[in-house]
Parts: sequence; C-alpha cells; structure tokens
Amino acid sequence: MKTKDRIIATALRLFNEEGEPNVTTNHIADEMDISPGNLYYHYRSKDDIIWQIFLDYEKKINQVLTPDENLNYTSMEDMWFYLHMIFEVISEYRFLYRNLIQLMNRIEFLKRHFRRILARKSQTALNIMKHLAEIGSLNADDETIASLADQVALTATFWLNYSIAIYDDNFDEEKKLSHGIFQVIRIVAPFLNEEDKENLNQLSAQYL
Amino acid sequence: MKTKDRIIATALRLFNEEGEPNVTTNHIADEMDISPGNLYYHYRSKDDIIWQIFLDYEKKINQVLTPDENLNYTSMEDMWFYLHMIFEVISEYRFLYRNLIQLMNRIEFLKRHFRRILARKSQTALNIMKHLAEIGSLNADDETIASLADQVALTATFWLNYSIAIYDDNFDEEKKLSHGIFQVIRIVAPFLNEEDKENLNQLSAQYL
DNA sequence: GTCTATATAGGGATAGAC
DNA sequence: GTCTATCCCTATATAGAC
Repeated sequence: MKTKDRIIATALRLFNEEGEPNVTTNHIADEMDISPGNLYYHYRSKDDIIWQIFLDYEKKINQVLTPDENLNYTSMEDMWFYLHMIFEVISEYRFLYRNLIQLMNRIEFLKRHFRRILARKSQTALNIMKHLAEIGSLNADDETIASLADQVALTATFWLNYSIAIYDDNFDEEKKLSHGIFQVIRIVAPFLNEEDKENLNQLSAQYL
Repeated sequence: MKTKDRIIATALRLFNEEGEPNVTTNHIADEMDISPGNLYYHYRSKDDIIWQIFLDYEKKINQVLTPDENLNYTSMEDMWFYLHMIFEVISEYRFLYRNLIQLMNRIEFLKRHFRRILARKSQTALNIMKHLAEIGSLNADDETIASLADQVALTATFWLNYSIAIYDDNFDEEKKLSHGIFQVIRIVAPFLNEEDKENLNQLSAQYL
C-alpha cells in the first residue's frame, strides 16, 4: 500500500475514532510513523485529505443509490439488506455526518456535493415507497408517502448523531447499525400490510 | 446591561450566526469593543462562557418541558403552540444543536445535562401522545406511539441541521421554525382522526 | 519520497498597570 | 472593571537537505 493511500486510510480511521476537529495532520503523520513534511508532499492541505476521502464516500454511496437490477425492493428482506448497505457506508464515513454542518461550512465543494447526495437519498426513498405502495405492501396516500420519505432520509442522516447524543459513543458498531436500520423501518412499519409486518418482526428479532 | 451579561448575549449571537468553532474570544471582545483581558476578567475560559449560555438554555427548555396547567394538549392549536415554544428555544440556542456532538465531546457537564434534556423531550412527547390516544384523537397501538415519540424527538433535535444541510442557511428564521413544526406534526398526522387532521391543514396553510 | 527544521499564524489565556 | 502587552501553545504548512 502506497503512502498516499495509507494517509487516506489512517486519516479516515482517526477522523471516525476521534472526530475530525480533534485530529491534526501531525497526529495522522505520527500514527503512520512518517514525518509531517512527508504527508504534505502527498496532500497540499488537511482539507485536501478530507476532500479525497469524501470522493471515496461519494463513489460508494452513489453506487448504493443506483438501482440494482438484482434487487426488486419488494420483500422486507430486500429492504433490510438495502438499508444495511446504506448504513454501512454511512458508518464507514461517519465523521462526515458527525460534523456535517461545520464541514459543509468550511469546504464549499463538499457542501454542494453532499447536498446532491442527500437529495438523491430522499428521492430513492420516495421511489422505493411508491413502488411498495403500487404492489400493495404499503397503504398510504401520496402525501403521507412523501412525508415518510422525508422522515426516512432525515433519520438515516442523523441517526448516528442521535444515537451518540442519547446513549454512549462506545458501544458495538454493528449493534448501532442494526439499531439505525430498525429505527428507519419503524417509520414505515405502521403502514405495511400484516404479512410484511410479521416478516419485519422476525428480522428485527434476528438482528437486535 | 452589565458587561458580564453583554458578553453572554454577544457570544450567543455570534455563536448562532457564525458557528461556535468559528468564533474566538477575541472576536467576541472585538464585537463588544472591549479588550480580551476584560473578557477574561469576567469568565475564566471560552468553555465557561458556553457553559453559562447552556445553563440559560437549560432553564428555558425545562420551563417549556414542565407541564403547563393552562394547556391541555388536546386541540391541534395547543399542539402547534406548544411545538412553537420548543422550536423557539431550540432556535434561540441553535449553535448548541449545530455542533452538538463536538460540544458534548469537549464539555463533559454539557454532555450529561444535554442527555437529560433529550430524555425529557422524548418522555414529554410520549406523554402527550399517550394522552391524545386516550381522548381518541390519535389512533395507534402502544408500540407505534413509542416509535412516534422517538421520531418526534429526533426530528425536533436535528430538524435545523437537516434544513441547513438541504436548503440554504440564510432563509427566513421564522419560516424555518414553522417548517420544523410542520415536519414534526406530519409524523403524527396520519394517525389523527379526521377532524383534527382538518384542523391541522388549516393551521399549516396559515403558517407556511 | 522522505526527513529535519522551521516559518507563520492564530487562539486561549495571564500579568500588571491604571 | 478595564486596558495593554504578551506568553504559550498548537496547528497548518513550507524549505531545503538527503
């Protein structure tokens, strides 16, 4: 693994663990046993590093948000799986979400790109729910569906923060993921038909 | 107004406008036309200032969260009014919400106290909804009600951030408030009886 | 590509005069 | 209570040798 890539990997790990504002370029270099000068040979600035990490994130999340031919988004298993992919990416780049407003404020590009991603997330949620309504899994009028999609997007975006704010930061990462997925599904659950609701209960029992 | 109080007022305004991490003690002193030394005569540290502001916030939010004898929380007008009070306090101290995780991380006391407030908010939401269910305004089983209360608390906490993330930061403060209130009410709306739903539509039309 | 050494800047905070 | 002057520290970033 080249130094250039190791910097990204190390920075990402430290940002997630300590929070981006608490991680200096010196920390990153120190953690890797290279000199700060070396780090700055590869990246012009700290924001440049963040920007490169963001591009990785953007690529991954866009992949997940691009409709997958192998998923038909009809069964609750598919939904769970799909949400799991989303939350996995969020979790991998969680430092972005933890200091979202500040980062958007500081890095103009990041603001514009992140906004676009959020819009795509909302839209995807809406599409899936419309589809569920069409096949009769979900009973709700258009207005309610729109509201649910917003709710889902907001919850997916801030669930990790909420969870940190309420509970403690240091409990099992996988548990926290499942918890978030469960939380999102609970939004939609009351509008599902009985069969799917039952499926859901079994899935929750399995993962929580 | 004494200097000690002016510092708090100025700091709060700047924190809200610029974001707490972007406001230095020098900025605050400069804005007030006093010397940094003077500022440090009144408060030992920047975190001390933040802490004092937080105490004001805590007092106000606890007042709102304490059941008011003059409100019976039955009509949608009451609900709107009540939510408006909550969102008003949140908006007045919005810098706390914008950098919540980082602040909780840095100031241990703030973490503990804020957590308690969040718990109270959830609990209050739950109580109100149970009450609405009892008097027949709200049709939902206990599990759904619990889920709705969580949703409401999460939305109230992060709506401002979500709104900043999606739209722009610089649009009418009052509009943003109403929008948040509306967002919270939309969560509950599908479970209301027809009469209350109709009331709600009229209220929304009036404020949005 | 990597190191050492260092420049630069800014923020938090204090000392001591008035 | 308030000011001026200043200290200390840390963070980002660069220069130049190897």
